Amino acid sequence: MNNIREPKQKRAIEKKEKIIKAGFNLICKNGYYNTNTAEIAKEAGVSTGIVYQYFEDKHDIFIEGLNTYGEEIFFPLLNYNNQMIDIKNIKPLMKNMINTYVKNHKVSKIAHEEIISMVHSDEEVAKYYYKRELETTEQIKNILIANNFKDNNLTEKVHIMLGMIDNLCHEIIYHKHKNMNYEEMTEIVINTIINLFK
Amino acid sequence: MNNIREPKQKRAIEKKEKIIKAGFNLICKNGYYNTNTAEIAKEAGVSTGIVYQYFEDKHDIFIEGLNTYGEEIFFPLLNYNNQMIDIKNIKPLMKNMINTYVKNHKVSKIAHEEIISMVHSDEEVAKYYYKRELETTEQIKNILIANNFKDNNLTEKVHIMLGMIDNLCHEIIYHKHKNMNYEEMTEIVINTIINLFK
Amino acid sequence: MNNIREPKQKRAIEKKEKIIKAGFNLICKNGYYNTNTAEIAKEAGVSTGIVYQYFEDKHDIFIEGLNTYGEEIFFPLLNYNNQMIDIKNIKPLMKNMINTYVKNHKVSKIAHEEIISMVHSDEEVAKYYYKRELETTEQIKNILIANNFKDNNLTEKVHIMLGMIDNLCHEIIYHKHKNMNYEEMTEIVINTIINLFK
Amino acid sequence: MNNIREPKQKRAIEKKEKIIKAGFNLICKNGYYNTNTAEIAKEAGVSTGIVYQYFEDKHDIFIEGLNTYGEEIFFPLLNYNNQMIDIKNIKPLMKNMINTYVKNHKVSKIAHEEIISMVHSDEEVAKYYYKRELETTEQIKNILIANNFKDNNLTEKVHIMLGMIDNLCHEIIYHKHKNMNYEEMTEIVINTIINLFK
DNA sequence: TATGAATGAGTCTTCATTCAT
DNA sequence: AATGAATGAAGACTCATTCAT
Repeated sequence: MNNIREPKQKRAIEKKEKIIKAGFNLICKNGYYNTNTAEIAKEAGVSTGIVYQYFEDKHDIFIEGLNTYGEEIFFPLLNYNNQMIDIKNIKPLMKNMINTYVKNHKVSKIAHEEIISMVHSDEEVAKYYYKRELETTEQIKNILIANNFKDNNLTEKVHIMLGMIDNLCHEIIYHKHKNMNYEEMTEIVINTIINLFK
Repeated sequence: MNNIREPKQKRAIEKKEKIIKAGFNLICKNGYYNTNTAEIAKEAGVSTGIVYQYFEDKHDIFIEGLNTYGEEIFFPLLNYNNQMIDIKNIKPLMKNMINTYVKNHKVSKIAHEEIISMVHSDEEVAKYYYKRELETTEQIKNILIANNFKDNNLTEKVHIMLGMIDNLCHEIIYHKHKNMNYEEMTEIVINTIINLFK
Repeated sequence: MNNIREPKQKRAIEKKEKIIKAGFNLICKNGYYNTNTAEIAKEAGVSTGIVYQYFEDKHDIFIEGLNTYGEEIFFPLLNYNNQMIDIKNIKPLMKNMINTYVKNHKVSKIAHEEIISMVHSDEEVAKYYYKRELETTEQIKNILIANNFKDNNLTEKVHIMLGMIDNLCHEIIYHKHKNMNYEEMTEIVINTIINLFK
Repeated sequence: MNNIREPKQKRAIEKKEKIIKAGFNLICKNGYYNTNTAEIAKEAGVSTGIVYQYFEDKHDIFIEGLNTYGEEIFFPLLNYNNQMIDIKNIKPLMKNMINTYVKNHKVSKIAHEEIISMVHSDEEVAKYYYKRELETTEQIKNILIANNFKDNNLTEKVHIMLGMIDNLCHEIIYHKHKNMNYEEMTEIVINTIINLFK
């Protein structure tokens, strides 16, 4: 019958939000396949039945969680708004961005892993992710344009840059490959990026 | 119990290999959670029972598959052996590497997605993956050294380079973000890499 | 608790009737087990809660629907009032009766199926059905008596007759067994009935 | 995946049969919707899991039960083989048939009710039932032909006859309408049938 | 060694009914 | 009198793993 109810009472809305939060948290923490609806309901402090009045299924809960919390957790640069850039002094800016990224990843390491995992196994999550990724590219690009960067292939370059930063952060936070000097690596990445826009 | 038997008879060894192959293929194609042991056994042409005489569990099958086929599929550069590099003419080499990567991804798109997914959700897969990644870095680094590259931070630079190539390939094969010119992008990546080693 | 409320206000009475109508229609159309109370409430334009103030349970709704609409749909002959019968010209009367039946079934094929199904699985429905069936027998019998039929075993004969007509109609409307000529069959049935009363 | 297994080992075949028997019995006794798979498994002395290795679903169990036991229970006349009929002494034959029917119904009253219920609510059951009904008609018709009945519309007449017998039996066994004299009724039905074939 | 039958805990999902407002 | 949110037991079905042969 597909009778998903959109709650109208204030209490109900809160309850729906609780479910989203609980579901998203649990899935991020323990993985999609290791989280069941009963747990989600329990964590949210509701009965199992109510879950299916607000959501199609478990998957739906996660997607809504993604839409609610995803941006903040996974795409901090979307709200990056450092409008004034001193072109001649771009290094601190880069460091700032990288720090933003790293800090953010550190807070929710596990969530990041689970999300990346799902990006590669769940079409809807992939769609969400790539869309936000593109938006981030646009956001950064626009900041650059606003600061008189008049480079060709700006989109491509920003995309490459963000990819490099992402790799770097991931490297720093997760692998901890021995033999790898992360301070040097960061320096190299930044210089490479600066060169990119010359 | 842990009575995993290591087969010694030729026929038994073949049987084990069949299971690995079948399991690995199915999981790569349909995903770990969408593949069950009955299917694997059927695809391998053996009984379900025998599976648990050669393997600890489903997970084990996949890991062994990874060890057997992973290198060829996911880390082609490990066998990259173009020893003689003309430093002055490095562009074709880069293009070659990128092509190797892209071609490889294209052949087993779905497998790549599944593997990346598991890297981010399964510790053992992650361990395998990062180890091979590091080996690839070493391999490329050694080639460079053999060609008299005497750069500092070679490890870090190679790692950055490989990350860029990986991103590029992924971009080319999967997203197909509109507004993104992949030929230009490839060009930029190559130039950036070349600069990296100057 | 059993705090079933009998509504007295006009608006409340209408509401109850709406629920009966909605419930009865949905159950007749989709089956008892494929209809849930939420749907009924929605179709009736009321809240789910109110349903349980007017009715014991889902079953109760259906029974009340049966009492309200059953006669008209399932027992049209109860109001059959063709008092004057020309005994010598009884064939058209028979044809008329059969047509009444067939027409009636055709209008609510699905409802008939569902009802017959429940007669055979729900005691209360069975009770209702057999009672009305008997009443119909009496009704027809009385018409015959009023027309000076003074046969022995009139009750039994009428019952047999109605059974034959019912079978015939069901045959005509549902099975469509190939090899079965329904015009001939109708003719045979009528003649048989006429013989019955000779 | 729809991996329904057809058991090959003797023990497994017996187990499948046990499930069919248990499922069919329980459903016949308590109704389709009042019987769950756990009960069926328990009654059959097997685990719930095994049920789904041999059957698509609960419905499937019932259909197989129908195919296995249906004929004997619901269509005893299919094996009615009283080849030699003394046309002049047909009454005892009729009585015999009716007795066969009544006896049969009495043994499995509840099963009959459930089955009729499902004929009117489940397409597959309906299909089975009407097919067997037609076969019964053919069977009786062929007996008549073998005994030199050369009537027109034999199919129709036999169908009408069987319908009458069915009604009669049902009447005798279930309703027990007061005011109804079943001996007389039987007599009337038999005479009517005899007339039918004159 | 090998088979495939068997297990049963675990999961999602539904829904009649009750409750807080 | 009415709403619609909430409950939670119950049901169908899956599947990794074990067992009897």
